[in-house]
Amino acid sequence: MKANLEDIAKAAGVSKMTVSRVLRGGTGFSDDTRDRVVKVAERLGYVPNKLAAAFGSYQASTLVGMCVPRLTSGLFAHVLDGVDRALSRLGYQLMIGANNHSTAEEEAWVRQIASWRPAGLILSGRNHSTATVDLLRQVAVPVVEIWDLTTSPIDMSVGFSHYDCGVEMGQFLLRRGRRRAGYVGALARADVMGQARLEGFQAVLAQAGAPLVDREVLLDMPGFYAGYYGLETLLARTPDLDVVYFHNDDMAVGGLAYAQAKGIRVPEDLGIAGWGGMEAASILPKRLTTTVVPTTAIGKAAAEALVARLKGEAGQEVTVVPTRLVPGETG
Amino acid sequence: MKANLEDIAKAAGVSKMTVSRVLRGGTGFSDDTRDRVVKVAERLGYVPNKLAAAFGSYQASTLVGMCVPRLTSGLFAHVLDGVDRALSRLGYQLMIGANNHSTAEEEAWVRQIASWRPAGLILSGRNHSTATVDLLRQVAVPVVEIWDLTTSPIDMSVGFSHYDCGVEMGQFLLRRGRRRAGYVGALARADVMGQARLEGFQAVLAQAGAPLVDREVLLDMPGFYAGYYGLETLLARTPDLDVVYFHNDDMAVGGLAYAQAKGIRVPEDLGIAGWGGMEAASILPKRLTTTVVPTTAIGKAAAEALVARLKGEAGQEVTVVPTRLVPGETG
DNA sequence: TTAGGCTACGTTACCGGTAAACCTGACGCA
DNA sequence: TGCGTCAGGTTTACCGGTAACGTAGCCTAA
Repeated sequence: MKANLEDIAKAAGVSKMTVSRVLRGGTGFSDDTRDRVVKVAERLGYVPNKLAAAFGSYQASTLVGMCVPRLTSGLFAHVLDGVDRALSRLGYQLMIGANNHSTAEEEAWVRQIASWRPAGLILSGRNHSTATVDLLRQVAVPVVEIWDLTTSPIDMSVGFSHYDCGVEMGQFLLRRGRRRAGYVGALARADVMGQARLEGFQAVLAQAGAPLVDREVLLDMPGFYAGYYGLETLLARTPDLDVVYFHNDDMAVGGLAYAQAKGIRVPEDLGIAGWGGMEAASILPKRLTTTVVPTTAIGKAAAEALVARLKGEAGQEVTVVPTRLVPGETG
Repeated sequence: MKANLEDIAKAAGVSKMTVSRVLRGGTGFSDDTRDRVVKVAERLGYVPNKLAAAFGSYQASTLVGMCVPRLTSGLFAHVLDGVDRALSRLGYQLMIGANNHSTAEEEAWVRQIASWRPAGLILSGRNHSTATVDLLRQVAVPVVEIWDLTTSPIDMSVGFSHYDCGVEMGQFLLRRGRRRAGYVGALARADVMGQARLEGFQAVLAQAGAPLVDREVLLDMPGFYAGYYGLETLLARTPDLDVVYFHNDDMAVGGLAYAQAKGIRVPEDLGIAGWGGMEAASILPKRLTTTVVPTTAIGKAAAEALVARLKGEAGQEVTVVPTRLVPGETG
């Protein structure tokens, strides 16, 4: 990289500081000087050095770190997209990482990112190691916890209540007359959020006098096949269920495929409900009963909360982005 | 952030430079000194400052920039994952961006990233604005172009030939006796890679004396609905096609849904072929005829090529990661 | 007429690391 | 005894910006 502020300054016959002011769009120079500087900068192909800028003054970092459970998750891909669109428009750069549902990996990531002195961080989930929390306190930048809402965030929180999702789905299925519910889940690693949905679901069923009859939780990735075989196992053990709530839509679709393969009529013989709002679920002949999560909106809201805080505005401490239960034709 | 090297140095009774060497795992200090320094660093909760490190010496940057067409693309999510796994294991950090299939947005992104003095860059596609190419030359770091193979990369290239994908699918469908082929595509923005597949497809059909009969290209996102309505439009105009090649699997699945809705038997009345290897296609009752792209492998290979170059090794200039035609039951 | 304020700059000091050169005492060896 | 070598350090000089402060020249109002 050849040209720096000094080079431009010399070529334009001004001081380095004036060049800096011009290129950052400040004030305190004449139109004539500005034109000269800009022209020289362009001629020399000047590429600013944010490393130096961010290093020299703690205000100037435009780096935002974001950590998601998995980069291949369709839901989080949309959250990421929402964040990126909002941030890149404002001149921020996004540094990403995946924690694979592990607080230890998250801690390692935060440690790495912290050494870049980011302007702010976005984490997913409310569960962090104590070392992570200490570290976050030490870097002392705005932090947004997304996805799972927490009423006592480290700093800010954007999301919804997984527990309430379970409650809402439970209530809905009860209203549809279901009395013998099962659950099929999976945990490749401890996915506490799915657990919260199950708890909400169970609580409302128990309260209505129709408690959860059986559940099958596989130690596998929560995908199509886990749903398929999970339902198979569950029904082999407890055949007389009238509805099954799945960890997510991918698994619910797998369950649906199993039902179809075995001639089980949905929703007549068995109701099936998912969670998440998988795009591809639209390819099914029947609309899946599920809870749609406004992923992009969460990303956007998180980015906006962060930026508000960076601009010195108060910044909403807790932002609720409501999910939407879609009745569908399978529940 | 409180503690820096100086603070540790004072507390441990050594010089800053010795602390730097200890913490980076260098040589030139006694075991006793190392233990003392490490202990003090831990006690003070030292968080290294990569900004200063990368700024002070051009070797030390561990930042890698990666630009994909869209962050919500399932295929690219896996590429991203492959890159991230390979890089984070080696201590690199990933900065991402989306170009929305626009070379202008890519240029803006490269301009931003360049100012962070990254160790290397990963771009998708072979199509870049001349300003981008100039800029890349100026930052003078390893660059990997992924996805669409190019024989004359800016620096390195990892991917496969989209043209050959089209050729292979054309040959396959000809072997299955198809003689009247159509094509349904979409371009929200100019997706030149889909275009390359179409060209390969057309070329091999024409050569076999069974040229492409009709095509429908929608100005829309290449998703389920575009496939559904694209096929409807195409068949309304040219009903007697015996096979349709779709821009990608999402669209093919939409086409399949249309066929099912209209009672068109697949593959008897109409063959359907996609491209990409969409995970969710596995939920279909029939396996989709498609070309599976080894997304994670591409990401991994790109990261490895980059790291090899960063370590001073030669680094493969062009790495071919072969795609795989899956016959399926719809073609 | 002069204090005060404004514009349009220039100067200086620093951010926290790292490379490279330099130092020093102990030891081996001719 | 003198000299080279090596381990185990220290010193110095940057990297390229930005904040804070300084200042010359000009205008204005009391």
